[in-house]
Amino acid sequence: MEAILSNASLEPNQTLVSEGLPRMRVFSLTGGVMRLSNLLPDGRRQITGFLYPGDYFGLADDQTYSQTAEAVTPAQLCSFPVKQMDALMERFPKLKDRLFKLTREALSSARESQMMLGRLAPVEKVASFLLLCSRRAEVAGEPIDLLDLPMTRTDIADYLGLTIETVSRSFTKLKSQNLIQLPDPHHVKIVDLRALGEVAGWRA
Amino acid sequence: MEAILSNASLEPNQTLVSEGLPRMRVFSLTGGVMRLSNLLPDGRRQITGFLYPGDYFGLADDQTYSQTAEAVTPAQLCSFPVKQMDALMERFPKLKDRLFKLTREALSSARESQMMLGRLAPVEKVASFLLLCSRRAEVAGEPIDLLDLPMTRTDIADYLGLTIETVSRSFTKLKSQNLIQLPDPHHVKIVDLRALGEVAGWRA
DNA sequence: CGTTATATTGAATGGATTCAAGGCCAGTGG
DNA sequence: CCACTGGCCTTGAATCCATTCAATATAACG
Repeated sequence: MEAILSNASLEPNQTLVSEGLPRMRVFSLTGGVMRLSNLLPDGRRQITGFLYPGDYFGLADDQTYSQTAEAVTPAQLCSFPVKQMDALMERFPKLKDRLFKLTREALSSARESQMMLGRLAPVEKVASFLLLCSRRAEVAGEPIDLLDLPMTRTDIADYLGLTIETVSRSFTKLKSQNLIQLPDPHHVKIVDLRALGEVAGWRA
Repeated sequence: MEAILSNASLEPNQTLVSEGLPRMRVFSLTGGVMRLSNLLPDGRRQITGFLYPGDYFGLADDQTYSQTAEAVTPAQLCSFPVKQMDALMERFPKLKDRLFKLTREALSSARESQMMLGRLAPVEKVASFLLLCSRRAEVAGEPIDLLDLPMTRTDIADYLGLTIETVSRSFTKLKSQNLIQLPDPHHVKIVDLRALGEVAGWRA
């Protein structure tokens, strides 16, 4: 296993792979945060998700990568050639099961995203985003109410289908309702998690 | 295989399963069209996709169904108990591979959806929707420019994150630009496929 | 043929976007 | 050490366009 494994590290905003390129390797993020995105010909961007340590990239695709992967923070990752990955999967069904599970989880979160993008109002989107971050922090064993948001407002906007101004205004609104505190743009303290949940659309 | 298989048929708008219910069976649609949706407590609905003959439902979930499945047209399907499905997968790795592939395809189309929902303008969304329908018709061996849209405007609106009025106006706009014809609300003739593609956002 | 559900169209409203300005930091060079 | 610069974020004002509200038209169905 180790023989075919290779390591890499990226600086912020460095591109790991661009959508459309032939899929040669599968990656596993070991440190840092990355973003996955798709671009429209005219430059509009949709971020489909963020990657955290333990997440994989390049699993679900076929011949070519369907998304661009870029570093948000300095990032470390290891990679395997696709071919050998396939061979490994044949040899170790457990591995295949695990990748299957990861794919299903990705599908589930993509569908949550669809609901957010299609049916939530801007403040609701931002509140939901914070709750997602909080949930992730929880499974990572980090404090659930002291969030580090390494991505820029532009990234958040492109993830939620909004403009940076609207994202900023939504943060301000949540702050002025005392649901969150914003010591600085990249740090959020969730004051009232339950109320934030209600704003996020989990209300009657 | 046949021993554990059972058949069912649904009338329009009949619910097959509701989100949150324990996942007992996996379904395969053999005839008709269905819609998959999620509901917000206040009644807002997001349709995450439509099912056509050959599509499966209930594959990617874990303990409970994550989505509601309802019939759009009269529908026929067959179903397997989850347990036996799992057993079958162990016995026939080919089957598992196939389901894995289906899940990956579902993920890929969910991500297309994310782009549509987050970054496309209303007319672009409707144009994209028509192109998706056309693509599906193509793989089903149906004419690619004579579309049958069995779902209501409400369904389309809930799929695209719009209101029915906006959907209707977008159809009218496409019609008045001579990109499509609308003999009746459920039948679309695509006049200029290329131009429709450009409207959908594939332009420079 | 009449009734209900569904779709289209019109006018107004509202709220996100756009356009523009200002603030805040971190890094750089004087 | 301080002014300067550029990137990022916030805020304000004006605009635009999807939504809302309302009415009409059309289709589906008994």
